[in-house]
Amino acid sequence: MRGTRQAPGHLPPREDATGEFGPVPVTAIEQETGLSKEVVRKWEDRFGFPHPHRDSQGNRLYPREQVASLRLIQRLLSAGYRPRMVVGRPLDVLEQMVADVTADAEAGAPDEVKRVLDDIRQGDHTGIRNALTALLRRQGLPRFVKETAAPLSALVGEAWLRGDIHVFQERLFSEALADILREASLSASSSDGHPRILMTTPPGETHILGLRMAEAILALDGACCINVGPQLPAAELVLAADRLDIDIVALSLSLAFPERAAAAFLRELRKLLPEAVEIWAGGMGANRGALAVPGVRFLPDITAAEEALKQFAAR
Amino acid sequence: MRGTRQAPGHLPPREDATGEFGPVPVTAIEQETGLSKEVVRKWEDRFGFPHPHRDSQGNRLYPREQVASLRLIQRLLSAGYRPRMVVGRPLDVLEQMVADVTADAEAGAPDEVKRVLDDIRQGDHTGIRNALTALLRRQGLPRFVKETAAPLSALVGEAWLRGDIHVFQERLFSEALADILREASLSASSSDGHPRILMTTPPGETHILGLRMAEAILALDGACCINVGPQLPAAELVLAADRLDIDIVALSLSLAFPERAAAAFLRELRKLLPEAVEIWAGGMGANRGALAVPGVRFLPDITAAEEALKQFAAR
DNA sequence: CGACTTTTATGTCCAGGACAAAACAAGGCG
DNA sequence: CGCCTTGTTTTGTCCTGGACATAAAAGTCG
Repeated sequence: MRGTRQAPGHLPPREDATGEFGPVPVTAIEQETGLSKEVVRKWEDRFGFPHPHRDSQGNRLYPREQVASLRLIQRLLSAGYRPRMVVGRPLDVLEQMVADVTADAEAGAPDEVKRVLDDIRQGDHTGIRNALTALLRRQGLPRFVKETAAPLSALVGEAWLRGDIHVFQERLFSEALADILREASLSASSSDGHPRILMTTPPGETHILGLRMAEAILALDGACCINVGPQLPAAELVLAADRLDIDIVALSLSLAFPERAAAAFLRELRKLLPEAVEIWAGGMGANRGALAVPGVRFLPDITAAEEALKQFAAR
Repeated sequence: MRGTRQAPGHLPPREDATGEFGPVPVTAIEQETGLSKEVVRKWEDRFGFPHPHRDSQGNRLYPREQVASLRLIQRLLSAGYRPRMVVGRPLDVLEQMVADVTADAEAGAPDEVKRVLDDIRQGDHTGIRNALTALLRRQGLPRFVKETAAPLSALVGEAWLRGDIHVFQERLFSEALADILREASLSASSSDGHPRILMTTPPGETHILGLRMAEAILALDGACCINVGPQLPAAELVLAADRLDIDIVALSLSLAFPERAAAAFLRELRKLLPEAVEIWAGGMGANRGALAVPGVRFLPDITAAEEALKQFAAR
């Protein structure tokens, strides 16, 4: 996306005594929470929260703590809560609610997954990569994706939300997994495979791990996956589908991606694409309730994607 | 950034006789041109352009033609023009200006590079990958990066600017090159290499090809490159440098990244990082005039990066 | 011609209001 | 009691018109 909003002119984060960083301007809120500044301002009107300080110029400066609350609120919203129920609640209450929502999925995770999580917590760059590579070899690609990569991503995402791990630690993991999946896809892919699947995310959706997992699996099953990177505008997508002779457009939606925008995008896409081209939507954000768009196939998990591919091949 | 607000049936894209689409709401402008709605509205005040219709509710609806103009304007701005000079000019004039700006640097390019450009124009997914892979094998990594990857990226960027190739075509190329560089980095990298280099971009900077090129080269020369993905906030970067025992932080800045934000980010980083940790800044955006930040080493091109690494190793 | 100062251009933020679509609640009828 | 229809509240997005800091350009002086 060419025109993503740039960092503001003056320095947002400022050191304070504790080594933490001071209040952040509204622009940073958008980046850090995914909530638009308009909505945050409206909440201020309606609920009295957040309650930012002001700089000398009258611009809002949000204390770190309120940003943390907003992040939790965003998470709860995407879990189905309405703003009225969560905006303005104290931080600890929100934390408890998030903890309830994301029950202890970690407890039930397999040992191998837990061990990788430890590596991530330690920030052990090579440890993460080695562990993942070893698991891939041991389990084989399909099991690796289903039993390791997918649950691990979910757990890491939750841990990040809970403030349990740092951004850079999540990045170390994401990059490592992306590398490994990419390599697996490359070695599995056949350029003349069938069907031809175009893989991308809607504009605004930056999470691509799910897409890479799907790519690896589908390529293994003989499809020709063409990845055009995240955030391809609808018009470009239609053009690409035509020029590249695409059978299926596969999209990945994360939970962070607003349902509204997702539905609108899918509906528009369905209208613009030829009927012969199928649309598959997967990812955590795709199995939310109201996302029923006619002519779009929803794939709640990797297994569903494999199934869909089998059915397609049968025709 | 957040939801496209769209009524189920009637709002944005409406087919008309030509197969084109009808007026689009302001939200679509942001996605399609990368210009924020606030800026577009201000231009309407100040220059009388764009001049959208209104729907029954008073909301703006931009005719397709004006959207096209805005897209060209955006390109001209990123090429250095000021809004006053371009906003409101007729469509054909803008087209001419864009053509003039991106004169044919392509003419002087080597034949191999031209051939890849043709593949990109054709949208030949596998052709691009095969051509790049073959060139890498023939030239070896250092020459491939310096003589093929770098100039090719520049040419593709210009062609995109000119409207000569589509976004999805640029993406095909970027993904292919990223894959190839990634693989090269992986096979070259040693986890216990020295120095330990943390690679990322400032928040707001999404271009990473330059970083990947540098990574491949530096890894080949024995460094341990740790890539944490683009747009790592300064605070996280400092944390990561500490936990990962980093010697050098390498940043990539594109021309699109505003100089002021870049300088601010670098200054802040220099303040927050321990003195022992070096900061290297590379990419097209790094050799602009006023970017002299004390304690930051600027690397105008890949060769300079190699040189810097040699000097570091000598100490 | 170069460093400094003034002016203009430009992007971002603000306040407070309006409105439609979505979510929710309530009532009516099989 | 369940399901559909209808009224009410909630919520997100857009609007107008204005203020202001900073980047860029123009002007000034040594």
